[in-house]
Amino acid sequence: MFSQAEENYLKTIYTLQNRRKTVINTNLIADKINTKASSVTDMIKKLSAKELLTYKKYKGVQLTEMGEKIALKVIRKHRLWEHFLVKKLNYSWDEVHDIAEQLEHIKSDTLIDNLESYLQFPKFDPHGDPIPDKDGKIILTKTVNLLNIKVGQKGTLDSLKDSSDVFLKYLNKKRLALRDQIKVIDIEPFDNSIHIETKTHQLVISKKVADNLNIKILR
Amino acid sequence: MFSQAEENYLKTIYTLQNRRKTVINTNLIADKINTKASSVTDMIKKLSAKELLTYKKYKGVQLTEMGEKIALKVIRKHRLWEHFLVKKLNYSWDEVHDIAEQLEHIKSDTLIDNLESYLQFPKFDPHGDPIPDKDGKIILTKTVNLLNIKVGQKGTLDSLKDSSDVFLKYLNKKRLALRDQIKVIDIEPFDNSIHIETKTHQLVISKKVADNLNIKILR
DNA sequence: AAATATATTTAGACTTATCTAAAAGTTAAT
DNA sequence: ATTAACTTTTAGATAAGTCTAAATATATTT
Repeated sequence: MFSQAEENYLKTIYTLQNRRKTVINTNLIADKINTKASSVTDMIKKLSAKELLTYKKYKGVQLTEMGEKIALKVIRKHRLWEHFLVKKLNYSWDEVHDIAEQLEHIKSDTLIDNLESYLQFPKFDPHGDPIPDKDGKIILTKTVNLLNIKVGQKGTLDSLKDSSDVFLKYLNKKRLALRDQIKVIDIEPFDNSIHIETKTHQLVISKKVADNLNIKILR
Repeated sequence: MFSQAEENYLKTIYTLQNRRKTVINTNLIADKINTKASSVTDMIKKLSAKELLTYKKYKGVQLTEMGEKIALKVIRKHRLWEHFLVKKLNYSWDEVHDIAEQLEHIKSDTLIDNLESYLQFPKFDPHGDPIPDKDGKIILTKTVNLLNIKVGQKGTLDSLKDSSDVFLKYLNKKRLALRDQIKVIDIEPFDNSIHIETKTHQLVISKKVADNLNIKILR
């Protein structure tokens, strides 16, 4: 059994490893987990001793197979609980994160599988992220960052890089939702802002926003 | 906000206060919470400093109004989650306690009320215990301990004093369930064992078992 | 009422997870 | 190739919650 803190580190490192494809260093983790670099070093040593990750002083970390397995279990729980909160308790997608952060640490050999079955085996969470199955298998949809899409190309909004509630509320306000069709109308070279069109309206989004949107290309 | 440990102490003290009507002393709490008397003393001091209970050295404790309010909130959460586990995830009544022990500590201003509404405002948990409402109000059914029922009297099984899984499994085995009609056929003076009859069968139960059964008298 | 048994509290230690401040290492820039 | 800037680690402290062992109260016998 692992502590909540340990589970949070593993989950965070896993996500960083897969979102940014760089080396995962101390400050990156400290930022994400909202703690100090010194605390990260301590925990990294502990997880390394447990062989959940490999660690070379000053050189960053990498999850072992075991560490990745545990991370995926926590992520599975998080995403299934998020689905539950949205589909059964009528929460909106920008309200569920903090509650799921707690629920993901409930310990039971059967609970999450029973919940999954009750929810009829959903494949994606409310933010479009794939839910790992019982064995840790996870569907990887091929998506492209909106920043890399050329003028005239079309796609659907598949998932988000950053699912913070501030960003989700922004999408609500701009009437952008998962699965929406998006077409790039124009790219402004001066500030890299992007003029896009959905089925219902047009709008201009900043480079920062575009970087958070993963698009499944339509051809 | 209170820690899990604090919430557990308050909940335990509340239940002890209402089940046994005696003074709540250190060892009683230590037993229930599976810890040492010295740890209980430490925590009691802390809760007393926070004015959640009154405490006179060597003389036991009593919850304040505030302490009771918090205890009832935790109990409310515990019982609603138990109901969820049994009714939605198909757990049986002897499997839900440990999971509910964890779920009861999830922090959110809205979660438990939304869950309650989703469950359509159940009034009792799977063990027959009443679920406090949003304001901490709790239905107190008038019941009598089976030990105090005379030969020939009839009643229905309302709730249990001890809902440990060992005891629940015993009831399963003996085919006794909540709401079952029970009639006392004979009381054996030698060991106080009780011969009872349900709608479907007869059996003999020990004094210890009888003490755990709360009966609603029928007349 | 003294002696014994039992219950409770205190003192001091330990673990987990965190922090600040200082030291050490790495990277980038001149 | 030094210096400066930044990152990471170490050292030492702190807080919560627990424990053991010893000390102190209270309760029960005789």
